Amino acid sequence: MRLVVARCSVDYVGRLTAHLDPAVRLLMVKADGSVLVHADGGSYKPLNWMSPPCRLVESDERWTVENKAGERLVITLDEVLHDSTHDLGADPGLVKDGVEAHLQALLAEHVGTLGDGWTLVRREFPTPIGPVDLMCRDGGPEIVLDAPGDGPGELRADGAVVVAPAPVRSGYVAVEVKRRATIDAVEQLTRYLDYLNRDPLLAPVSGVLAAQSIAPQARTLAQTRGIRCVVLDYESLRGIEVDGTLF
Amino acid sequence: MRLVVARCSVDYVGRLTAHLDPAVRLLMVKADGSVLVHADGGSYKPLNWMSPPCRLVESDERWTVENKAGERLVITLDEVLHDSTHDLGADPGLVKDGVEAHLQALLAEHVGTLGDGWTLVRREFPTPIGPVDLMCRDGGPEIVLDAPGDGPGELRADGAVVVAPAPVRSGYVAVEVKRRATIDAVEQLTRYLDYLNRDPLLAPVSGVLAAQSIAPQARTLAQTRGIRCVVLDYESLRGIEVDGTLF
DNA sequence: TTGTTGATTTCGCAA
DNA sequence: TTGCGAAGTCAACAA
Repeated sequence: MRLVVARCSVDYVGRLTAHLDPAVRLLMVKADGSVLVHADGGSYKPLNWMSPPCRLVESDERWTVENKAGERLVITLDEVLHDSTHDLGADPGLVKDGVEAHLQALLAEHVGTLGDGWTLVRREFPTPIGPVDLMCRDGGPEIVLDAPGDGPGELRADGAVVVAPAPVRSGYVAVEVKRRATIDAVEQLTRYLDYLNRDPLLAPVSGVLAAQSIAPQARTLAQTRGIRCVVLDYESLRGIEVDGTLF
Repeated sequence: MRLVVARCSVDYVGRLTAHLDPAVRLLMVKADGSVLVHADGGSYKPLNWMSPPCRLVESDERWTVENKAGERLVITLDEVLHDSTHDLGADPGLVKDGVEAHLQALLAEHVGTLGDGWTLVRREFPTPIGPVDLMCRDGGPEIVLDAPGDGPGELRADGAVVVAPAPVRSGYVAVEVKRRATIDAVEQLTRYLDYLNRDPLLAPVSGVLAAQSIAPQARTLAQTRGIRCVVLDYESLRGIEVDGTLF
């Protein structure tokens, strides 16, 4: 890896046209020939860059980086303040935990958090328009009265009376799992539900949008379509796993 | 900006958990305290990082970078191979051209490219579910016969006969502008059309999806919904602007 | 190769 | 500040 600190101007012509007026910046040249132009602020995104595979041609005071698609990054060097090269070697790579796949796996093992008696039919339930994250069966049509003492029935721990605790038939539920649910997630789940409900062996299939956070517009759209929204707490779900206890 | 090349291991605990085994990497510390960990390959995205605002605490052989949300990046240094600091100053920033806003502005000035006699009603036409990129009126209901000589009418330059060249009422058209149109753009435009067509003062409103490139699946879905697809050429649109000539 | 989806997305704009 | 959509999105994975 080569590190150059220089006063420079930069021009990119490719998918768009972009220009940087002269200033002091860090130019990072990686082993694969890719180039990053960083300022002393902002986020991890460079001001300008060229991704590999690409080719760097270095003339007197001008670097030209070009890729196969003909996109071109031209760096004009006014003054070089630092120039050093370092041998880094290959990187063992990053090990991650806690992404959406994990969230789905955790929820799959604890579909009971979505409702009493819910069971998992399968993860990645296949359809021609894509896999449904989780296909579940709910606990069946319970009729819950507001207060006990209105008649026969089973008194639950939370004080509600369950009149029909043993349902005739439990219903299918398609669950869409997201870290952050947007309107797109509602559209996607809607397409799944449209498809699934054309199958008389499955219909009626209801929908649940389960996410760590749900955009207000997504929540609104879901409501108009009868889709239930559930906010997940990753730490709680993981806590269930660790402790082996519910709630 | 401080540049450190060092053999190090990295742990991030925050929105997820991530770990990097010991290897030689570049550590970039920006003026705002943000830290980037780069390998000698991959894309412009660092292996690991902490975005500003955050605070770097440097002890003997351990850097701890923490932000307000309690996310933490811990870098353990085994061996420092390079350490230099540079004063870059503020950056004048990037100037871009060719993004969607530009495309929309160009098309707004030349809605005639969508059809003869088309006029712009307004850009960013407001609806409760979001702004429609361009609201237009078309040239009215022309009835075009396949061949001349079938009756009275105006003979057009292209050989077609226009029976009703002066329309009684031109129709509204909602135009969705994208650089690259996907199925999402069709869904979005469909929502707008559903809403707009509930207004008797506007209905019937037709739809146009205008983009520099249109995904095949988006084109197919648009067709089934009666939405017209138009491929835009940025250079041509800009050329119109520069030259002042159509086509 | 192409398409689809997720991302510690980041970034910019507007309410 | 928050929310939402675009991005030279990038990148991983499946068809």
